[in-house]
Amino acid sequence: MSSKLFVSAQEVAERAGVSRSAVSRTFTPGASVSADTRRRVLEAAEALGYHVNHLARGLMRNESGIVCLIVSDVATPYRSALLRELTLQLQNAGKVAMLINTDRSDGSVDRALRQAIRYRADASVILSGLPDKSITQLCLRNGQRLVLINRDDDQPGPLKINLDDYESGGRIATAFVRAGCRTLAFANSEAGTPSLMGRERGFIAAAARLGIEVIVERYGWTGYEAGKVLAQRMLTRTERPDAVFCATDLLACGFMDAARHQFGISVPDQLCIAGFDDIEQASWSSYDLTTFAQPVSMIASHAVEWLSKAENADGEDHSVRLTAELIWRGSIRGG
Amino acid sequence: MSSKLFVSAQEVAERAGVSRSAVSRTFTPGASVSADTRRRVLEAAEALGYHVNHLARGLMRNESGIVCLIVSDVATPYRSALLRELTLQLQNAGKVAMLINTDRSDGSVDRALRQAIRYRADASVILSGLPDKSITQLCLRNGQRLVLINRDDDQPGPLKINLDDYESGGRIATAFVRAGCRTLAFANSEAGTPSLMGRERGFIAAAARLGIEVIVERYGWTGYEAGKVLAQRMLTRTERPDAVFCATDLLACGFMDAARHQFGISVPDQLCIAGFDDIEQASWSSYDLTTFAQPVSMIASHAVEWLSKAENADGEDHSVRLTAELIWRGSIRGG
DNA sequence: TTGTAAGCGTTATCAG
DNA sequence: CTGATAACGCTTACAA
Repeated sequence: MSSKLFVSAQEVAERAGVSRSAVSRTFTPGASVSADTRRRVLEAAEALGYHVNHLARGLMRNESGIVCLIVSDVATPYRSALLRELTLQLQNAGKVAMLINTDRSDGSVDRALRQAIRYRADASVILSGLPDKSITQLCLRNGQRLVLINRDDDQPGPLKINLDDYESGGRIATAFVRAGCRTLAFANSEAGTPSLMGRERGFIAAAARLGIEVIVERYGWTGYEAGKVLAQRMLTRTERPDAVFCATDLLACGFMDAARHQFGISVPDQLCIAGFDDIEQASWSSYDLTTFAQPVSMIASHAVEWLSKAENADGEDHSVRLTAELIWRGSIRGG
Repeated sequence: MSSKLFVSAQEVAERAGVSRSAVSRTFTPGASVSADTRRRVLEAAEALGYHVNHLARGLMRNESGIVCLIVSDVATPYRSALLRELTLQLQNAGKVAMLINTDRSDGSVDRALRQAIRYRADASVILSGLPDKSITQLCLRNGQRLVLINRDDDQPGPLKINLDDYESGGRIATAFVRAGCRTLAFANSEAGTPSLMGRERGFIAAAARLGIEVIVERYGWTGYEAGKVLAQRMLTRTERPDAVFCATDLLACGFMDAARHQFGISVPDQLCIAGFDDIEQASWSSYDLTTFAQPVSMIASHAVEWLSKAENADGEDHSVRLTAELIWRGSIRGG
């Protein structure tokens, strides 16, 4: 491995018979180099297999081109879809994504942000958890941009991208009632994140306005298995719900499977179900789930665009609110 | 953003009343610093919010700590599961993952590797596509390690991790026959990757040994929708198969959904189905799919362990062959 | 347009 | 154990 190290601008310069600055300029967009030197440099670089060292460049420019994505549950359909969109759009913007997985162990978001600082990331995008205030301040103070996706936080400085979770909850409640449902339920996990709780509160509030009290149950981690358990709990009640809004599609899939296969309930005839996220499986014909689509592509583009802006007026509050689109499928009667 | 830049070792040194080398040593595991200086340095660092600049460190040490993960179809269940495992294990090994998405546009694996070189990544792990020979050589020549997962390649140098796809195909063929199936089919995509083709060939060969000719169909991209189309094609044949091995679980889910919902076929009574990957959905009760589990965790640990080794004997051929575990579920009769 | 030289924040070497 | 000093590979005034 020691053998031959990476090719440096120096070597390229020598082979091309120019100064090292000429080489540097050749690879700096918008620098002044004569067509002739440029050609010779590129030739030499190609021959030698030279590639600009972004570590060194970042050191000088004080801008690494790195953006940290801080994520947990990467293997989850919604998260991986967002991740896909973010990496793609970052790359198109000439940046590169550093992925930090915060699964297991607590306080790991803080650790992740420390890592981001060490690599002098230009920015960090937080998809999971919430960092400590002090470390957030540290990032901002060092000129690192911060984007929070679907995490509620009152600190000024970071860009906050959120959905209209509360309103969505309301829309689905009215949809249920319009479909003739009378006993509404909300199935949630115990995660208690602002997005999940927003959906819950919006749903309950809208139902209340229609004079209906909602059965609420919360259990475990926000996944398929929890959905099954929630179904077992809710469908064995004496007053069985005829409509359930699950806080996420994964919960909804689990709920629906349990309802059908363990209770022999027919969806949507006996039970209407809705979810949130519009993960790929929601469109699979076994589920055909009515759900809210998170505008992943818009989320990503808002984030990337903001990160690419030259200046961000300090102290201002940056916050974007996007609306989730209701996707009508067959899990609610009479759609 | 210009305001106050990042804190440097210099500033920490001044505040602690020591030399900058002392600071450096404090943050270098296994360097000799007195307990007293160490304490003073750490105090100053904490107060100032100092974090070692890994860009600069990488420059000096000629070792960035960065490992590039080159992936397409990140949002796919199997890929995201592998990604999750890789990032987690890399982090445990003190490395950090740089994610490069090679969706859309061809030759993008080469571009990704160039990016890896620019950031002086210590290694690249390739999960999708196959790089050009010349660029592979460039990486290796520069001391960058390379890991190829499930891609067949004869170039010496990279670590190659593969599964026993061919044998798995054989195992499932015998399982089908043992379950009483007589008309076997193989549903594949048009991707034509070595893994997919290996499963196909192994399945066909084993069936041939049992005196059975396999119906083979290939269509589209390796996903759910292709599975549906394949089902439409195969289940409208005059001689309808009573067992189908799908090259991946996504294909299998699509196939099964089409079989049940469009053709009213009962699985496994009228049709046995098997898949490959053991994605999470395979265990969902709507599918309950018999499949082969990719040992993602072992794949990741092999990769990370090899990357962490100090020396790799040059020129030797490094290749690991893992076996996929057959997970028996309800989509094959009499399991 | 070009080259020279200074400096980015580290770590490694080498006296003390 | 500690502190100077020299790299590392690059960019960027500044001068030519």
